[in-house]
Amino acid sequence: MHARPITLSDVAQRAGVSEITVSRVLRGVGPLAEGTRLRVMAVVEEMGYVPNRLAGTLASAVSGLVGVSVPSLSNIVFPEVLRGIHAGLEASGRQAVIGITDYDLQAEETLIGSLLAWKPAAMIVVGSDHTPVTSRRLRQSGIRVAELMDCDVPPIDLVVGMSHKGAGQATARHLIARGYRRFAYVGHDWTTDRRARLRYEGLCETLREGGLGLVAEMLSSSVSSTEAGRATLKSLLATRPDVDVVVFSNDDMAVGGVFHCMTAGLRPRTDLGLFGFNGLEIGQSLPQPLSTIRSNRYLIGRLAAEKILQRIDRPEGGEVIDTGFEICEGETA
Amino acid sequence: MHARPITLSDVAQRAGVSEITVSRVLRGVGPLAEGTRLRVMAVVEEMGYVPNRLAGTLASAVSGLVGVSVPSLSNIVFPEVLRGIHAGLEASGRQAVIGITDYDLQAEETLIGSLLAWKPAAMIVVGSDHTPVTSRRLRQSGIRVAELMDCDVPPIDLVVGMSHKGAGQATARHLIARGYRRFAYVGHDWTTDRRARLRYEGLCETLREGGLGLVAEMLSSSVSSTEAGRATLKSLLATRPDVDVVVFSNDDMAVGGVFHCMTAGLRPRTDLGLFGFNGLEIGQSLPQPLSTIRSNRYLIGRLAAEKILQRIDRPEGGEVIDTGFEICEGETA
DNA sequence: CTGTTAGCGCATTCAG
DNA sequence: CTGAATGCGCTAACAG
Repeated sequence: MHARPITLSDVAQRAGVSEITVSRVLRGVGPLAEGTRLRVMAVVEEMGYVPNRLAGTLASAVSGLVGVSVPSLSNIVFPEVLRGIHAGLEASGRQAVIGITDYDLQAEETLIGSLLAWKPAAMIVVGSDHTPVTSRRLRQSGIRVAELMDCDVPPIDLVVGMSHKGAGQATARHLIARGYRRFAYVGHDWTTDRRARLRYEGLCETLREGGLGLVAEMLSSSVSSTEAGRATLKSLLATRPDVDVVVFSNDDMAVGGVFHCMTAGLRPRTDLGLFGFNGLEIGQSLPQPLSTIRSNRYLIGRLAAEKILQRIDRPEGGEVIDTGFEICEGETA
Repeated sequence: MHARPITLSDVAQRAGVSEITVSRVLRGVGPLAEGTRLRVMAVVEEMGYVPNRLAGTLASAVSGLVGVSVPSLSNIVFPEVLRGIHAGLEASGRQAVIGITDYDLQAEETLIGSLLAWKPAAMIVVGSDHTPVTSRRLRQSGIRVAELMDCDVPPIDLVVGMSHKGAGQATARHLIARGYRRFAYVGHDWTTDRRARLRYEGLCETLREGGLGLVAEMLSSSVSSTEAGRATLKSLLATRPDVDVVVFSNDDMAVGGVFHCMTAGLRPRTDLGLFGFNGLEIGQSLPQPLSTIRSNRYLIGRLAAEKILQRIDRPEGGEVIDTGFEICEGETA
């Protein structure tokens, strides 16, 4: 059945040329007689030869792999970033080797060690919080490193993201301008989501500057989910029914909040304002589209991949790309 | 800055031992004096040595990579499968190299060619529809191959999934038992989603056997989404307001249908039955949980990875694992 | 336009 | 318990 796999040398022999000639044909480099090219291609087809990229990479020190580290795949935001990365990588023919950290910096350290062992051409890591060991390894690797999502951090090499603190501030300004005064906050477990916390801080800061503050806040002990948003809003309103707008840590939580309102007979915006973060499809297709902030997740992934491939040797000094965000008016706040 | 990367030989020299000894220490094989082990480990730490897995794989012909091909990351179902795969791979220390086909069999052919070039220990492909070339390559590779999602297909090696036709049949039986008689179907673009079509066929078959049939059906021309479900149900009801239950191609579409009902003032179940497929979190956290069928997507991924690692050489004849499905009663049908 | 020589970094023999 | 020789499959550098 599975005989010894076919190698360059097998093809070369059969085609009556040297190995390097086959190699050149396959890579389309160097001057080549059209005749030999065709002959070699025919043999390649015929034998069903599959090149061994491991050997190629080892010999040329030019890798076709890109290491990617993401915190999770449960939150739809990260698959969207991955989609962007894939789109950005596509033209170059490079493949992503992915790992998941489960929001654990120690796991990230191990993961990034493993990924670096494949000698990737570049690393794309989601998040900017690392253990000292991870940071050192990434820096010392000498390859290009993109850190994604948050642009308020010092880059190892390239940072692509938005200002989460700025988003929190914009949320406060927007809602104050719309006339809301009695603010509440409903969040999920922050211990691993530094960006949610930054948005919270931005929100509070701007509220304070406007002489306001949160009249109530509640954090779910679970990760963000529609269910958590629904349950947490319910609890919060049970103790503090007098708030007029609730800012949620993200859209998943906010959609849950909208569902609670439907159940409880509260009209969004009219009886209670609800505001999210991310601009997910689900929020925008609610009977009343969710008021929220759109983060450009796909763009973040694509830009990072493109930028990195554009210059494959790491430049001096870092670069930060701010992909910005937009307020989606919606109909819930 | 980035000097020549440190190799085994550098470590060996510094530790005053041979390369192979360092190699053994790192892999934890063979008899080793505790003293040398500690000394080598110290040098490894000190130099920040990162093993080159490419070279290791080339030398040993034992790969630490697993190729994974998925149709898309936009549909939350596939990230969940990926999560399962990662979980199943975790213990073995293998890394997934991922590619996306965008539901295009030709793209899959190219992708699988590229993935095989990394000499993976195994391939996990989502979907069982392949071009002849792809099938031949997977078969000839000699490595283990898992095809995921659908269990009604002849396996190349291992198939892990559920019966989509069976799910369609179960849907019909369940809804007939609940007293529904005037059935409608709302779907998305099937041309690339053979499994949705299989469910549809199972549904129609069992309806026919019960002397019933679809009184109306409508397919959106776009891919599945909440928005498409909402718009398509709206159109369908405009022409056929007399249906008493609508079966959707999946939960995304069905949740959109529920949103339409909210807007139109139709009470789910009471005025119109709605039934989905997948059992996504979003459907279950609606004010009235969606009636649907739970597919075990995470399990499919995890089982596939585990099964494949359990026996890394491809056995004779194929195997099919049916992960089943369950009806979620819900409150919408 | 094509071939020869050498080596990428590691692991598998087989000796000691 | 440790080491020396050899080769994995490919490509860079230099001939011719």
